[in-house]
Amino acid sequence: MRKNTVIEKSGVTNYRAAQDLHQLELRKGILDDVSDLLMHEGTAALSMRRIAQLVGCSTTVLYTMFGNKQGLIDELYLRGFEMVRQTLEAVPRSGAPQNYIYALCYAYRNFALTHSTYYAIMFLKVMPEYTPSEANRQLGQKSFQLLVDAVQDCVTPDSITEDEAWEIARIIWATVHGHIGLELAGHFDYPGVSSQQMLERALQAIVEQLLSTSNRVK
Amino acid sequence: MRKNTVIEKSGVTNYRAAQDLHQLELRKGILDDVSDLLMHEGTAALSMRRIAQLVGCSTTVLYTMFGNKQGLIDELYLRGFEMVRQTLEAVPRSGAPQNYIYALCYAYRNFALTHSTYYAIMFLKVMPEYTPSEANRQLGQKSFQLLVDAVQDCVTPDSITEDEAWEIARIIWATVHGHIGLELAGHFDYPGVSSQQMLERALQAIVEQLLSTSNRVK
DNA sequence: AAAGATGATATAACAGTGTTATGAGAAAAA
DNA sequence: TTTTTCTCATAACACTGTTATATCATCTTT
Repeated sequence: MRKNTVIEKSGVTNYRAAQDLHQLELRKGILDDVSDLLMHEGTAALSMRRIAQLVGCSTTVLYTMFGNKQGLIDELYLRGFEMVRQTLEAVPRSGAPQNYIYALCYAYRNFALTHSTYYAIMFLKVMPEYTPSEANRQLGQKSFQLLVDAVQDCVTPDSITEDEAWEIARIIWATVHGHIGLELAGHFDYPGVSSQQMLERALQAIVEQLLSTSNRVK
Repeated sequence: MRKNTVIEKSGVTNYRAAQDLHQLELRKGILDDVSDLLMHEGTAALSMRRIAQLVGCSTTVLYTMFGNKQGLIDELYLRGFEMVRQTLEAVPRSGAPQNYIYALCYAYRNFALTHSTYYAIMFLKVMPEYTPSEANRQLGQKSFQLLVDAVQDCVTPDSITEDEAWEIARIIWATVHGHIGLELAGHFDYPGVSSQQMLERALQAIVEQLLSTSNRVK
């Protein structure tokens, strides 16, 4: 951190600000490189020395920029949730509101399967002693706002509070997450019904039961 | 592995067998120690040197006994599933068959929460480059036979094949697993409905929809 | 029984990890 | 200019999994 100087500065071109901006760009560039490394070579490739070599600097720079490895993984954690958010946002909103929920879930599953290394950082504890901060976890949850909205669109307006919608959304999330987890762990690799089909059955059951208006107590 | 000697032996007290038995006991003792270490200090404590020091031998012994660290983790993996099996077996079979399914699931969740380090080895990738062998995964699946039986007991006899029962059991498993995963990751830590209650809602939906006879197409 | 082969095991090394102390060089302030 | 401050590469420390070496006891063979 750059210490504040006693002498006041009021020029139009703020040198410090420009330098800090450059720092931000640099930080973003480094994270892009790390992200590529993660997606192409997996979590095992994410060593501080390897990253330093990749971006062409010493490990010291990384430690001054990110504190420690956890600080760096934290950024990937947030990036992962941001990617989830964008993934969900890209899902077209068409047809019945329930179908939109299904589409969101399938998009989420697709993200998890194609970016499994990211998913592993976010939900599997691939970095043994990394635990995201409470703040970052809450930030991550926001990625599911679209799902919450979709839940609310499924019922008659204002028939449930946002907290209740969040609760249902979390149940749906947990269902998808569970299927993905067992699928990634190889427990769904057997001849017969595909993982996708099993998820469909589960989701239909959950959504039917929790969101069909006939089943809702007013 | 002990090479077979050319000379035949046919004594009553088989020396080799006794020695191998002793080896097996030793192996079991070591695994008991490792298991304790895992439960009391977590996965991070499971280093070969630490284990060697704990049992009072050199690391070489561990490598000749288990091949490598993966071989040792493999044993813990299997132990974990065996613990799951015993946990499910301890659940009293009373009341409606659906309630028995619920009880199995809650017992499973309870196992995951109380033995979270074991659960992490089995389902989270806490050991980055450890992946259980296909054989061990299939062995692990057997721990859920009781759940499959419970599913079959819920429907009219022989109305579903065992494959179909397995499919439904896996869906239930995935649901519970998903809830546990998000709960362990801290995503269910918020004021309001408890994780247990959310799981109850999800399970009721799943079981109602997939197992109620009225919904089943014959 | 003596000599040789075989097996088990402790020590120490190798290559890797996250992290940090050291020191050198550049930039800023005086 | 001199002095202070800051940046950063090098090298070290304490770990990790794994293995080559060497020692020692045991077993086999002569």
